[in-house]
This record gives sequence, structure tokens and C-alpha cells, in this order.
Amino acid sequence: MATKARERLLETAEELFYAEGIRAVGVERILAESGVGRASFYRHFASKDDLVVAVLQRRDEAWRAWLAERVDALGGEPLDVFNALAERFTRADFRGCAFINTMAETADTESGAYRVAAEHKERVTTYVAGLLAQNGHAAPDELARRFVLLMDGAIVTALRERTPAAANEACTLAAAMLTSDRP
Amino acid sequence: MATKARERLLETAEELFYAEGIRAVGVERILAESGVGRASFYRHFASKDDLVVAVLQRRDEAWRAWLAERVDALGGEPLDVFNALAERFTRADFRGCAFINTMAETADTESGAYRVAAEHKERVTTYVAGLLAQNGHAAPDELARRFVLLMDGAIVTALRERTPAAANEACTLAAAMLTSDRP
DNA sequence: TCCAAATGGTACTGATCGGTTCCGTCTTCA
DNA sequence: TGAAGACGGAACCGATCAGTACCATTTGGA
Repeated sequence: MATKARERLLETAEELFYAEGIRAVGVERILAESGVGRASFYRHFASKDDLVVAVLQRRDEAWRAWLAERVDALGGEPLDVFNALAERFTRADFRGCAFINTMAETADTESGAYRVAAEHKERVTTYVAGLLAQNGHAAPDELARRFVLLMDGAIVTALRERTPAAANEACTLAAAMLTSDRP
Repeated sequence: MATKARERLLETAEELFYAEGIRAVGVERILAESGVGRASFYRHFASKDDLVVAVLQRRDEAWRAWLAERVDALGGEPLDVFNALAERFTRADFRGCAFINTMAETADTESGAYRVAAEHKERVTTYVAGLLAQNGHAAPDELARRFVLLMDGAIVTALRERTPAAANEACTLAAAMLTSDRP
């Protein structure tokens, strides 16, 4: 067995969903591109929706692990999240935030996909709050909420401008917020 | 003729596209909900993509007209754009920014839909720059870019939190940016 | 009043959607 | 070596997709 079919399905689906959108990618495409048989697909996932949820959960963990790793490598300060984002924005395959995109194209807020996406943002917020607390900032929860607002604003801006400039601007705004916090 | 078929198609499609996503809404649905015949649809629009572009152009103008009207009514100061947004966020049918959503679910940056969406954001930026210049702020173009970043961040945050709180937070960040600009 | 244009309804196309079923093959481990 | 399970391929299902063709009706203007 080359690679496990399930793993190949998750990898292929993640790439395609992120690049073209969840609804735009049919099961057919995923099967063709992954080389997995139709029957095997439905042995691993009850439905396409199941696959979508699994893909998003997987990406949530990978994304947050990546962020923590990059922030740590860049110095471990809260503002480094924007430097990490700037790196993402320059990637050729950058297509915004997979979770924002999911919420944008998934109307049903009760669906599994929407839930996982919303949860991802909360977890990122929690991570940023920890980072802020760790660096001695007061009211880390409130600051973290604004950090994520700036991060999402930067991501959406980068998606339409296709340049990493937005990361720096958001960083500047965040820096002003932090300094005004403790003069 | 009750209402012109074309107008009914645009209205119905705009509602459905915004509420459920462009790809999620088929031509069938639009016809059923608008009461327009299939043939009439294709007499007015060469394809669904044509309708999508027309809907987005229409919404772009309506949205910017709405923003200008609200800002004017609220006092005409740049920060009022966030108060206007707060009003939008409380609407029961609020589902984020139609243009961000369009870019999120449209992978092809060359498509008409993506182009109209990206253009919309530029026009909003231009409007905000004018507002800033009108109120005597230096470097209005640069400030406007950051304003729109904050607006988009607030919209995305409001979409997932389903509360208008993000508008106030973005407003606070923008206010800090303006005051640090001229002390 | 009469005619041309606009309209709504229906039937149809070929393609694709998500999902089920069966079958022959390959891998893994005892 | 043998058996069990994982696998890929293909045929098939009903539903829906965007789009076309034809026809009867309604409308607005002359």
C-alpha cells in the first residue's frame, strides 16, 4: 500500500478546497487527483460533508502549529504574528484564510464546516491571548480579539491585493494599540 | 407588465446570492422565486455568470450610496463609517460582505465576478480617502487603506460572532490611528 | 383595435452532482 | 502459504446543473 487512502484523500481535498473552494470541487475531482477509488472514499467518509469537516479540523491544527512555530522562531513577541502572516501572503498559492472562505461560502451556521471554522478563530484568539499574557500585557483577552480582527483584516486585504503589504499595516496598527496600552 | 422581468431577476438573485452564496443558488431557484420564465431569463442575460456580474455591479453602487448616506446622516466624519457598519451588523440577514464572500468563493481572479468585487473595495477606499481629505487629514490615501483593512476585519469578525461589537473595536483602533496622526 | 414585443410554461439536452453496489486485485501479517 | 482486509475500477442511481427550443399568453404603443 503506497500511502493510506484516507491520508491521500485528506491531502488532496485540502489542496483543492483551499485553491478552488469547497463547493467548486466535486468528489469526482478528488478521486481523480488522489488516485483513490470511489468505493474506498465512502469506506473512509460517510459523505462529502464528513470529508470537509475532517479536512478543516486537520487544517486548523496544522495552521495553529505553523503559527506557533513561526512566532517562536521570529522572536516570540505578539507582533510577530503579523510577520508570520506576511510570509504566508507571499506564497504563490495563497488564497486567503480557508476558514473565512468556508464561512463565506457556507450559509448554514449549524453545519459542521461552519462550526469548525468559527472554532478555529476562537482557538487562534486564545493562542494570541496567551502570547500577550506571556509578554506582560494587561487585558490580554480584549487585546487578542483586536489582534484577530487585524489579522483577518490583513488576510482579506492581502487576498484581494495579492501583496504582503497589508501585514505590515496591520502590524503598525497593532503596535500603536500596544504602546497606547502602556505608555 | 407587473415589474420588469430583468429587475425582478436582479433583486431576487441579489438576495439569494448574498444569503446562500453564488454557487449554492441555481438558476432554477432564481426563476422559481422571481416568477420569471426560463426563456425570459436567457433573453436578459447570456449566462448565469452575466447575471452574477450584473448583480454585483448593482450591489456595489447601492452599497456605496448607502454608506455615503449613512455617514452623512451620522455626522460626516470618517469614523462614522464604523457606526454605519454597526447598523449593518445588527440586521437579521447580515451575512458579511458580499464582495469578500464573492472573492472567497471565486478562485478565478480573471473572472468578471472577482473583478467587480475587487473594484468595489477600491472604490470604497477612494470614498474613505475623500472623507479623510475632507476632514483635513494628511496622507488620506494611506489612512484610507488602513480604514478599509479595519472595516473588512470588522465585517469578517461580525460574520462569525454575529454581534456588532467588532464595529466598535475597529472604530477604537481607527480613532487611535487618527489621533496619533496629529497629536 | 391591431400588431409587435415581452413574457411565462414546459419539455428537452448533455453534463455533473453526491452516493451505492459489485467485482477483481493487491497488500499485510499470521 | 493462506486468508482477511484494504484497495482501485467501473457501472449505475436519481437529482440537479446551466442552457436551448418551442409555444401560448399578455402587454404596451400606435
